[in-house]
Amino acid sequence: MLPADATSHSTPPPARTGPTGVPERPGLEGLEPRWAAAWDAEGTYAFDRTAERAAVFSIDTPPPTVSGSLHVGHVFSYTHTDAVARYQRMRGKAVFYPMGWDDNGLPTERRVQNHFGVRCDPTLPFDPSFSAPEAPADPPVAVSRPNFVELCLRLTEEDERAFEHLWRMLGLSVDWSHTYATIGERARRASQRSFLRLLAAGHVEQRVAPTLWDVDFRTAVSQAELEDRERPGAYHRVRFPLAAVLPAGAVAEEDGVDIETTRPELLPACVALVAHPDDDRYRPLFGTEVTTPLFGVRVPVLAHPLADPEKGSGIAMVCTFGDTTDVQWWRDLDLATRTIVGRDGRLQPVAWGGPGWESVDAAAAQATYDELAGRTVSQARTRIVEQLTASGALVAEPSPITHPVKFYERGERPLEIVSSRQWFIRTLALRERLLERGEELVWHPAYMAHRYRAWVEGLSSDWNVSRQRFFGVPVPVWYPVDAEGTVRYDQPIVPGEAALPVDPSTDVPDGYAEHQRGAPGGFVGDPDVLDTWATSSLTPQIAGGWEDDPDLFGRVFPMDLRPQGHDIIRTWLFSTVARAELEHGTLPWRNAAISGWVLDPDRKKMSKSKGNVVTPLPLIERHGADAVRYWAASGRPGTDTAVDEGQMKVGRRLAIKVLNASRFVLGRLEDTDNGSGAAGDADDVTGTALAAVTEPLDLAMLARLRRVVEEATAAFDAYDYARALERTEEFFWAFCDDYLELVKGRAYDRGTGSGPASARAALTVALSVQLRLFAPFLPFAAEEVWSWWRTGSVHRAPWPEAGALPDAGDPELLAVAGEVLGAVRRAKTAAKRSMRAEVATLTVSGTADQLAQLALVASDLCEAGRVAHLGTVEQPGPSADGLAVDVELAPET
RNA sequence: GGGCCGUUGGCGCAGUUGGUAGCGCACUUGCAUGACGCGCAAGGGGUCAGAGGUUCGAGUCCUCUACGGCCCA
Repeated sequence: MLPADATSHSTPPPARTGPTGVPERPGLEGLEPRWAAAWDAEGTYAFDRTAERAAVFSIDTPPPTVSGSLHVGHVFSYTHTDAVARYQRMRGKAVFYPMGWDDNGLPTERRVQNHFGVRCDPTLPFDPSFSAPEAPADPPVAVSRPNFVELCLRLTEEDERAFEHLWRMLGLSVDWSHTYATIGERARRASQRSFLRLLAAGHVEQRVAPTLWDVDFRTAVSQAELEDRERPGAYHRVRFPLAAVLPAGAVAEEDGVDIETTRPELLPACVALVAHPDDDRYRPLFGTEVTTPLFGVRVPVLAHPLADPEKGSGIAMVCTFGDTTDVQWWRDLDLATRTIVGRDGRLQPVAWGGPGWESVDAAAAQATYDELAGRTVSQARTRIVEQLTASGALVAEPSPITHPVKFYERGERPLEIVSSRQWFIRTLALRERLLERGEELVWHPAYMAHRYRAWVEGLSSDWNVSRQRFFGVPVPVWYPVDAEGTVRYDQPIVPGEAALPVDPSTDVPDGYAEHQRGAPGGFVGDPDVLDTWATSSLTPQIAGGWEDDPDLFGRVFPMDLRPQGHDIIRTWLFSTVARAELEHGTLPWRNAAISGWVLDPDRKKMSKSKGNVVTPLPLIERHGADAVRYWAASGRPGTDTAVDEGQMKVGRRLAIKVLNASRFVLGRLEDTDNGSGAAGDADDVTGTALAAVTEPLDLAMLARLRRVVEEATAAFDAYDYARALERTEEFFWAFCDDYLELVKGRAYDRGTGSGPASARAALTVALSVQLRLFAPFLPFAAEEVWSWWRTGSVHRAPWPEAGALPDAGDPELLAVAGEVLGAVRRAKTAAKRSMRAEVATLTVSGTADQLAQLALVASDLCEAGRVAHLGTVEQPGPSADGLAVDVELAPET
């Protein structure tokens, strides 16, 4: 294996000066480091930043999460993008293909904590003399946020080198001078600038609101980061006594109402009961009050259409807050707030009888509650079930169920909903415009648009962008502290844009001094950071140099292409569309190419926990980059694809075949005028080569190739790289198996006749065109062959023009010749003879038209089949089986 | 519960406006040929998930069902 920095830091080889000639035994070994270094040295993939916008093709590359492990899924989707990038470059576009690293966020934070034994305390000031512990400290050392960020940067730098090495070995045609990191200075500046502008424009606001909360990470999370997991639970049937006497007969059994709940521990936080407005069982109770068992709190019985009459007893207990439906009920019905779950996931102390905690028997409530306070939610559930049972309020055995429970996607315990102060980007108000943008975007494949639409239509809350974490972009805001020491959240102090990026935990707002931090009459910094997506939703702006480099930004934005996986349509794609809409009033890009998942060889989803993650570098070492790319490029857009080493072997064979077929073709051209004499001509499909193609077989082959170029071009224009590859490959095998065999006789003839000259010219053109068609998929093999006879890189050569290839030939000739040759081969195989065995007499029966076609290729056919004598029999009409061929082999010698 | 995608030889897949089922792998048999044995040639193998409909004709269009997967509630 190569050292990690073999390509990025070793001395570059001298730039190429000219063709090197055909090697004796071509091979794939060692092509990756050699060509990666050459491309780097020659600036093959450098973005031409003088190009006008119309001549630019810009790509919003997904920044991989660098603290995650290298994953074969990366190789898969990035290869798709690279094929498109290479195609566009050959079409003459200045391709803007940057790379980003997503290092900002929780995964890195956790890794750094464990690796160095530190924990971040954002209240600490920056310590310029801090140095990380040699070995992980235990207990962890508290460090300031800037120091913590420094450690994160140090660790992610290593990860980024590993990724860069992989990308270079894979042959991604990235311009490495346009690399960014989502925690880098440019990203922080862009992220804070956008936040402040949205704040000034009223699209960002701070609210104290029910917040989805992960009790382990102790941070807010957003709707986009939720996932449902099936978990065992139980319905607990609990009886609420009526608080007032109702007319006789209008009441449930024994003057009480039974509810069913999976979260009995939230009973102390109960603020109402709700039933469906049309539910006759409960209609008489609407507007009355019941009393909570154990705690004696009087709560109203109300009607709301979201109450499901089919679920449980049809009447639900509303608590603040058990789930998102509780939040909606609380909001719609203007209910009281009784918070019992703290941010650590434990029940917090409550003073019963005080304001908001009125009870018909406060002392009893307090005694009961004191047994719950301090316990975790699940411990409290166990205890309260005992209490309810003892009191008789639990009127049935709990009935076990399995139900979906909301989790933070990275979390391990169910989410709680707590009330907290958070910053929101107001996305709900944008819904209609975001739906329009989704229609405007060109999706590949088209059906992926549904995912986006479903998500936008289902948005239920604004985007909470504040996170109570450390390794992220700080919320760029301070608050004044008044003379009484109260923090005035309603009067945020913002920095000027020239000061960005800022870190309020160490930077001081204008007009204040550091010693006033936290003091009455002074200020405090907002301790939170922005959601990772709040920064990575700006990747087009960050990569394109928004405000920092207006000239560049004007040439690349809005971008042409966003490639990404379908799993992050609701997060990354959605949020990027939202930010571009708010910031620029446009789409961030015209096209979205959505790639599928990579599944393990048994077609199961890969995940770290299953231990079935395949790492890509060994695959490249085993099969070669072109082979791995071939596998990836065979996966249709949007389609999940299993890791398939068999397919990589096929790709490897294809790459080797390209080398060998090229060696054959170029070997025929040596010492002739059509050979190395053409070197340096970037596009030989013009000029003298084509004029020499006169033989019907050669023209037939080029006519078919012309169609292949048309199809591959159309496929690439539709972002269907897989179809372009398939068409190219299909032609190539027919070219090798039939055309090369048929043309060999003339190709080996070094004479100056028109037949040999036509063969050499056709071979020259066909090789040049096919190498360029393969270049986006097999960049190493294609470049290797190109270097044998050409100056410059195939990756800068013009994409073949179908219109430049002759269409005078009859493509059927190749099929006729192939069909007869096939019959000859069948006869030889059936006789267990060598393909070199001579045919004494070959007799072909067909219509006059067919025989006329045959006559045009007869001499090539006899040469290829070693036919001594060809006879024909004319049939009056066409036969169902095509040509009838009779083969008489010469006797074995 | 709503939606999306898929179901084609043992496995993995293609099949673009409807016109006699293809490719690769694997399998069987053969071939030292002057590009390639990391090769070449030939061969066996499928009632295109099921049912109904439109049509002269359906893998392809429509409806329903089953199974698998994903997204959302």
